[in-house]
Amino acid sequence: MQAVGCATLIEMSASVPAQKEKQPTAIVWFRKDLRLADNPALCAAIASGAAVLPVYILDPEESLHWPMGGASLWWLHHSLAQLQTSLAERGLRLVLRKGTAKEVLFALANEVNLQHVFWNRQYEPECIARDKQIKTALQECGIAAESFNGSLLFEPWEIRTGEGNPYKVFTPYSRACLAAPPPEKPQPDVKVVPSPKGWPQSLPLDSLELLPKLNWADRLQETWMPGEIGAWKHLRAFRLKKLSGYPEHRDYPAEVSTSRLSPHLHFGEISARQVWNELQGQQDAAPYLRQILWREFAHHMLYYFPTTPTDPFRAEFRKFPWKMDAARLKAWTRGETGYPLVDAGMRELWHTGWMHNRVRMVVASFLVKHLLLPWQEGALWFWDTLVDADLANNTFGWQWAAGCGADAAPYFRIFNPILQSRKFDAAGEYIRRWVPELRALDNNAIHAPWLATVIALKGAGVTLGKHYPRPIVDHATARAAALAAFASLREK
DNA sequence: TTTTGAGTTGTTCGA
DNA sequence: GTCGAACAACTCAAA
Repeated sequence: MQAVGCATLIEMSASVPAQKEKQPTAIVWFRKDLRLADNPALCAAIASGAAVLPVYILDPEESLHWPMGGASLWWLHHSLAQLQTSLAERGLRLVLRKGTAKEVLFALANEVNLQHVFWNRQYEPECIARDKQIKTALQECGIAAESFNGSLLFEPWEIRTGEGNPYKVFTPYSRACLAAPPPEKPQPDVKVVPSPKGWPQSLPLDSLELLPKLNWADRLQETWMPGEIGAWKHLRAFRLKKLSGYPEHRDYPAEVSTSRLSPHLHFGEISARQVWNELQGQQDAAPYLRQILWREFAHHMLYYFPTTPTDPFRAEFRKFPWKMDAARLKAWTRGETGYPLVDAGMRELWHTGWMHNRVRMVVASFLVKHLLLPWQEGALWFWDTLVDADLANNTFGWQWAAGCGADAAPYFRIFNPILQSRKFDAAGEYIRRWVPELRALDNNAIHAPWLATVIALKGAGVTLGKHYPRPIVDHATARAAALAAFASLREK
């Protein structure tokens, strides 16, 4: 690795006498905040009076343990393209670079008269460590480095129990949020930004190679519109059409009744503050805003318990008798478990990079409790395939499903995939959409085709084991085994 | 320090 | 078909 730091910088500066006369410049280091409105780092850069240099760095070391999955990379490509367009409308460019963030920032410091670097914080443990190091290194070189809260309503350390400890239970956490001074109002879109006279070199977006080599992303393209504009379209449509019916409709995966803002929030194309501000005070907004607080809580947990992406929050779960089985895991990932609702969910995920929340719970419960596969395997698959893959949310969700997290599901809460299917997809609409080989089965048979009569199956053109798999586990047997496995934790 | 009430999302069984 | 209880015990948060 090339050594960079003050010595190099000073040396370079000395060899470039013109450096001092160059225009003072402030870098806005874009990360998970790919928007122009309500972007505190950008606002700070403008307020600094220096020329504003927007930079995005594709940093292979940003998350060595959690490199972005294919779906996230696809999203990132399009979100960056959108950001480039929005910046161009304001006479700005987005300088794209590849490399470790520290090296890139110091390289830029040699190309411009760098006075400030501004960014919005991330809360993944690896990012925190990296950013801290960079901040110190920059400051040692006399470059002002400042970070801001761009993605949360409340910083993880702002919400504490009466004792000053982090919360471990959601309900008191959410109460504390609602009792705290309300989040600041979002800042308006920026229209006029002082731009540099000259621009440092930028890599072309395509050269970052974020798009998949094989063209599997058509379905993503049809489903999503990455970027700030798409985010606001979703939010406005949700507010106008879905918000008031949200509590009654949110559990039905065939409907478009949830906000689908998760990937936009993850990439910071819209901020939680903006969502909060837009919906607060609306009729019946509370149940949805509560979901935003779950996101806050997941970040709170990740911040205070940084090993939870890989280790169970409840230590006793280290000895849980998981049964690793590659064939079963593969069946689950491909949506070939023989349980139509589970398979529909897994296929929705594969095709669109997203899965309805209700179904996420069902497939997660199925992986962990019916198949007894380690929750980390499920988390990894989600990480690779979700466009909203987010370390805090993903970790929290899987620990919850596995029962090893804070405030987790009790051990006996084992979703019955057939019952959930009958309850939340009674008309089989969701299943027919994603498991078309079962399309012709009637509304009763479609939830559990192995229980259908021979005649019904024949009439629908379905041969089990040929067109659609038989269930890979029997529900009652698997449930009993899961209860026994959980009981074994208590015995020792 | 001790006590108390509560804790996202469910299922099954028996009356 | 509907309804309530049982399914564990523990930890958390606050009084």
